[in-house]
Amino acid sequence: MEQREFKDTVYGHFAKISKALASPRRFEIIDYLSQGTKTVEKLSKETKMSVANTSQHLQSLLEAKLVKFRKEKNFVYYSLVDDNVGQVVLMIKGLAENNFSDVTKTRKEYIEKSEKIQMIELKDMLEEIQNKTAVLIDVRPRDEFDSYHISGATSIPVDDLDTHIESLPKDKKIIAYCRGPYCVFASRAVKLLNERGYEAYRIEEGINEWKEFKYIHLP
Amino acid sequence: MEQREFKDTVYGHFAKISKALASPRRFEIIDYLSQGTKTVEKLSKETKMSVANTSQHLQSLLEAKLVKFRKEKNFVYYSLVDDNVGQVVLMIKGLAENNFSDVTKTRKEYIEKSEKIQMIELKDMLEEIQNKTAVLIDVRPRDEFDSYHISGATSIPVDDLDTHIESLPKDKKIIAYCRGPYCVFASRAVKLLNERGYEAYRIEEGINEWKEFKYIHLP
DNA sequence: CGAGTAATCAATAAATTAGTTGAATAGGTA
DNA sequence: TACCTATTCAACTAATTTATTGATTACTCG
Repeated sequence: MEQREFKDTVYGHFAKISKALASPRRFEIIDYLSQGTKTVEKLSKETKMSVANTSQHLQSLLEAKLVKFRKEKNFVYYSLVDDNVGQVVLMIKGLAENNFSDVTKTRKEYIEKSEKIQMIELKDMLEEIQNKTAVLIDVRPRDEFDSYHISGATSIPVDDLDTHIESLPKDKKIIAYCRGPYCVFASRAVKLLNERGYEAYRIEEGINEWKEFKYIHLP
Repeated sequence: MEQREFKDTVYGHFAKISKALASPRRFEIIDYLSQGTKTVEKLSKETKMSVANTSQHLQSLLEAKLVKFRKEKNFVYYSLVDDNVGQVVLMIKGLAENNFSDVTKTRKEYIEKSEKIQMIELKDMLEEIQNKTAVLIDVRPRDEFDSYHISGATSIPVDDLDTHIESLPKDKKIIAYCRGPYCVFASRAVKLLNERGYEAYRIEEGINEWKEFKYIHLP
């Protein structure tokens, strides 16, 4: 095998994987899948794309072997092939945050809106939870909680929060988390909780950042 | 700001970064830059692209903020903006190796050719070096060694090996490393050393894998 | 100053990609 | 069996990307 042929093969593969992430819509799909398994229809709704278009993007993600699927009834459930894909996504987001100040700025403006959402650091959250001075709620949709969640968290999807708010203790802090720094659910939850007289905070991190955190800090 | 506008902004940025890595040639440029600072001309020679084309690719990498440059005399020196870029590249290579058996197969066939190149694991290498039963040589071009190298290694570029071979001890193992698993330099070096009666090995890892290794295993 | 060199720019043709639309499958359900 | 429903396929247009070529800029050095 010639050197050029070799390079074309291996760099071709590397580029193919990158190319799968190189469309904003496909990145969004992958990002959404990093929260758990989803059907084509759900992905299509979340991304506001036509089902055909979504399916087409999923085909290219399949070719790049970033996602896999299983069929059940007449639904097709897609998911990431493994955690490494989620990690790459996190790293690329990190690059964007580091190198484009615009990203951080936009995120903060949009997620925190003009409200004052109180934030709490992951390690402080951990301490509060262990001391039982706070409870941790996962405000993502139930199916994402079922896929995986931070251990010790209670599932209260943000849309159900209003009706289930009674179940939360008034004498403890309420800490909410959602899909991660680019997701509004936890902010909406904190706002509502504050209005109802709770002392509420959000952590920016979602389940995937949590995995990284555990990996790095807790041996 | 509307939700769609928000998503377009942030996912647009994420995709822009991925897109920069989505061409085999640009991935090759980045990979080469992960060994150290290079001029446009050097990059163009290494990748066998025209200077104009190389420059054009570098412009898109600049836009994605994956590389930076400094001017000196009438040369322009490009380098990666930071280590995170190198890490992303490593992770994508990892995905490719995990998910496309073709990549591993092609690599092994090409790098090891039909010769039997003896390999040694990183951690065993470390032990041998510490026990002084082996010496570690860096067979990449001198400028890459100067950029950064595994501490304790000696620089003997593979093209100079023949003339400098006398300087190596016959009574110790010689362990060679180069740019990483996709680079032939170390294999060529081991082959030559074996022919001259040395007991030689290669480690697959290059300087970037080494950084990761240190990060993960040595606190 | 003027020749020479490194790099970039600008214009183009060829190839690839993204989204739309409508039809086709294929498995469940009445 | 016939009808639904979720998904995929196929065809097409518009937009984007790639490599090439030749010109241009910017700087160094004799």
